[in-house]
Amino acid sequence: MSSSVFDHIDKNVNRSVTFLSEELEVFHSLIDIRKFPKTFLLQEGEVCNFEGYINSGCTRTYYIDENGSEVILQFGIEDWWLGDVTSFHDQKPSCLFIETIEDTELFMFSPETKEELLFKVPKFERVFRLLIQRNLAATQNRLFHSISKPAQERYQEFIEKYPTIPQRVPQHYIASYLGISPEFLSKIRGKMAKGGKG
Amino acid sequence: MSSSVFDHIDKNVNRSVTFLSEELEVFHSLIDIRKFPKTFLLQEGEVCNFEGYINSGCTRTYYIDENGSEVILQFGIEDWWLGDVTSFHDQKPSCLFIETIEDTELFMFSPETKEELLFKVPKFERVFRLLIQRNLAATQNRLFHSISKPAQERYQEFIEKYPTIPQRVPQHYIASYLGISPEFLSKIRGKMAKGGKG
DNA sequence: CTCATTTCTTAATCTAGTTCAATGCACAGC
DNA sequence: GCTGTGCATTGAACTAGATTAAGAAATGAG
Repeated sequence: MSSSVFDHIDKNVNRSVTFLSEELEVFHSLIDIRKFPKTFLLQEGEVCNFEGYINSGCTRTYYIDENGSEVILQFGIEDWWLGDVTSFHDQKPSCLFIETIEDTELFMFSPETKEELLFKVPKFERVFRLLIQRNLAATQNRLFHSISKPAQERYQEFIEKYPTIPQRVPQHYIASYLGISPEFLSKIRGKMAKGGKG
Repeated sequence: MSSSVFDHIDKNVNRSVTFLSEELEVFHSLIDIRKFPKTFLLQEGEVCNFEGYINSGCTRTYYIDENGSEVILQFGIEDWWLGDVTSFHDQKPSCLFIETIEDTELFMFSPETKEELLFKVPKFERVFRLLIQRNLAATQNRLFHSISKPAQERYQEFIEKYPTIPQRVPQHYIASYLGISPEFLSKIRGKMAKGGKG
């Protein structure tokens, strides 16, 4: 069992389904490894032609609302999956931007290589279904919280859940993710720092 | 091609994948048709042991937050799918309530019958994946809007998108769905009625 | 080092939305 | 026919959070 570039992604997919080593070999053979500097991986209007696993780096996914301001949908860090599921599968133009915030290494699938993978190793159907399912559960959760909880609680939950992200992205990105103004987030932080977290 | 109770659900699943009539027969044979009066289909703490297609009727799915107030996650009407995907698949206790608001007829699958369906007609993998995908897209959309749009716009979009629901459920359910207080929704409606919709 | 750009903070003013309380309304039970 | 109960409306007082504008602090390029 020597270590390989695929160790992390193997562990990731093995969480839900157990694969034979020859199945993993097919998997590896179809992966397109690519490194990106700070750049756009997807822009509004383009069709998303990849689903990718973040092996290292950091990304943000956002869209621009009718007032022209950015709304951040999600961050991506190591061991997360990335892409616009809908655009990818329906091959329709996306309304999202996906941008790398750091140098980022991705393990990418195109619609074709994904199809090939599912054909050759149908067990991956389950992996991808579970990915979407977890994504759905997380999104629902965030929706409930954004409807029913005040900004300070949402911020506290955010830093508990993703403790590494605040050190890696500008604070106003987090404000956007939480759906509040950067000024207000700053106030919340000030209050928390003074009040000993309360 | 005589008409059957399954006409609507057949059309629903045929949207994304085309099935042979013998495949649909397997599908039909595994469906559990059940009628419910006003009742709970799922309560917090229970494991969700069904995924169901609403053939007729109306439901609401909600959870109760730490202040003890209900937050409505979604409504269900004819031709929609229902269930707690996460609880169903992981067989873990749900934190949701699912309640019928009207007499409701469901076409239900248990984990076992769903498994059997997927085994006998693997094409249904795709159907269910697309269902989750659409659910995810809708939830994401709602999240963006709830973050970036004022309540009045959200309400207007709601009645455009689901014109039949306001006639079927009490108004304060809609307020809860939109994440606002019932009083404020009432004010919005008052304003819209006066201002000729603006 | 210096200048420019972006990020963060602080404070004043303003607004969308909440909470509380009172009132009206409809429909069910008897 | 009343009478209770849940639902919608309305208004007054309040608050979370937005907006604007300014200054401080950090980052980065030449």
